[in-house]
Amino acid sequence: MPELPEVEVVKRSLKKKILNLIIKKVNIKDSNLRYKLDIDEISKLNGKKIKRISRRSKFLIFEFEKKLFMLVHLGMTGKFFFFNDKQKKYKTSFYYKILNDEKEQKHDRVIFEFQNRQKLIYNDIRKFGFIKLYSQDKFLKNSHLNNLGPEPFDKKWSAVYFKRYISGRKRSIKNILMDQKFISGLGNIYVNEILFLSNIRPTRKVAKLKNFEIEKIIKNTKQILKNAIKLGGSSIKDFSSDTGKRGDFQQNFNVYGRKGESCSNIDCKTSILRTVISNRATFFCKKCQK
DNA sequence: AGGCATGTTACAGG
DNA sequence: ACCTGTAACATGCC
Repeated sequence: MPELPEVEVVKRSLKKKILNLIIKKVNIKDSNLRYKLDIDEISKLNGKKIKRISRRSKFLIFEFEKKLFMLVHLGMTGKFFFFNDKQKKYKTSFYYKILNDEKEQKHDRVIFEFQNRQKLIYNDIRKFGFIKLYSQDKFLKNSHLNNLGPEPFDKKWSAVYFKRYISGRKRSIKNILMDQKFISGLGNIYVNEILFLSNIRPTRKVAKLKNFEIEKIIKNTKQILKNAIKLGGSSIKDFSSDTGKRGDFQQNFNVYGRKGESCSNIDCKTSILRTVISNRATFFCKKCQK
């Protein structure tokens, strides 16, 4: 589910709700996330205040007092629920699937209780997500963040960087845009969308890209992500108490999931094709994407 | 019943 | 050592 824009919106929501709150205790309902959670390790959070919340690529970084860091990745289905002091539940407005409360609760994995009786729950159906704790020196050396390519909004994400990186490589443009070492934060959905807007077929080899196409990809990357954050930001702003519907900022895709539907470009009625690249569903218009 | 799912990474082979 | 592609992880839905 979550690519960079969704994680950014979750980060903003979390900041509004839990910054400066102090952990009372952490209740692990299921320690078998992507990496095994250690109860002694995580109880180091007890009594500590959350000083900062930030994002790098699709990772969330919580900084606690005493230079304790918590790194969270949502995997495919990770999400947070916030409960206020009257135990009213707030959700972020995008979900993998809408479940009833009972089914949903089954996937609550970790419960962070705060001293003011508020709560934060980490819920994850497929358990591809993880929560890891680090001291400051270990955090600075951790392999998750140290091997990431530039953020899409960073100046480093430029045509010069792009051309240098692809030189001598034989991969397809879709494959390389999915590679977090090349550009961090993109996932399958947004890569499909970026290539559609750039009129480039996902199978195209990077060596065959023209300069203007490289520029177009960079520009569209920034624009699509920015727009997605804006839509997410305006539809959530906060954790919403909305119980049912999916976040609408993940609804309006041009190609993703639209196999067999007609191309959304004006005057093009061509049927969207689906294929597989790098083990991932790939959608494109064979007329508009060359 | 079998295939599919928005992510990451360990591993194999070149 | 580098480069690339594949499959596995856990769970639920269609």
